[in-house]
Order: sequence, then structure tokens, then C-alpha cells
Amino acid sequence: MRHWLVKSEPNVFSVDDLEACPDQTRWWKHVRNYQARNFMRDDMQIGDRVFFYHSNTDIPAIVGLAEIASEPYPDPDAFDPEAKYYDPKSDPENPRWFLVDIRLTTKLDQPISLKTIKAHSETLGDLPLIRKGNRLSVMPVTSEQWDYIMSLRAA
DNA sequence: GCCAACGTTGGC
DNA sequence: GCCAACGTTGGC
Repeated sequence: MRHWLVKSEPNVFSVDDLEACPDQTRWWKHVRNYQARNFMRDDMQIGDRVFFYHSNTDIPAIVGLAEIASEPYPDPDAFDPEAKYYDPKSDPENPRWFLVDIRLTTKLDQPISLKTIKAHSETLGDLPLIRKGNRLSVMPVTSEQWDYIMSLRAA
């Protein structure tokens, strides 16, 4: 099993929005970045655990725990000329962009803030989230990092 | 293939 | 609102 961290801007799609979805499950985000795409398309598996992170907000933080709820599948909006995320270079025969569904398992009572995570950068320094300039919207988390971050919940 | 210009991300 | 970092685009 792998672990991931996915970013979402709460004014676009928040953990509360995910919680309100049927079965707390929804497709996740129009990724248009090849590195992120490759993680989703090639490495994500049903049941993988996911940190749901709020970016670009007052207190950037991990706000929920989720899991991958579907196999990767082509992003239908990439084929729709009317859609904002239409990409004429993606076609159904050879789709360029992919989605997975995610299911919220736990909304955290006490979010784990970026500030807290950064305070442990000596241990978590390899986490792309806290590497300077990193803008990946989906990134792998090692099981050690996962456990360590979970241990910060009580702090 | 190079690289300047531009757009986006996202913390602060 | 600012700005650093980075990816993409497009002229050459």
C-alpha cells in the first residue's frame, strides 16, 4: 500500500465539500501536470491512503484522511470542447489526463498545519510539501512519513 | 534546441 | 497583494 498527499484549495473544493458528497466520495481534481499525472495514472491503487491538504488558504494544513476509491480513469473533461479543462491533444484513444476517485475516511478535528509539519522538517525533509518551491498537487508519502505525521496529531 | 515571456501555484 | 519558483509556450 502506498500513501499520498493531495492538495486542494478549500475555496474550490474543501474537505467539507468532500464530506458532503454521496458516500463521501468524488473524483479528484483536474490535474494538468505530468509528474502528478504519472503518480495518479501509474502508481495509485484502490485503498491507498491519502492526506487531504488545504492549500492557498489562511492556515494551510492536512485536514482529512482519505483513500483512493477507484482505478485511474481518463478525465472526461479533457475531451469536452465546452469544458474549462478541455485539452484537444487528449483523445479517448490515447488519453492524456487521468482522475481517481477519493473517499474521505476521517475529517480531522485538529488539522495538522503546514507550520507544524515544517517544525519537523529535520525528520520530514524529504517530503515534497516542504521542499522549497515545490508545487506538486499530488505527491507520494512514505509509510514512515505517514506514521510520523499521524503522530503529530496529538501535539 | 534555446531561451525569453508569460501564466500558475501557493506561502506569506 | 506580493513575489519566488517553476512549467509551458512560441519565436527564432
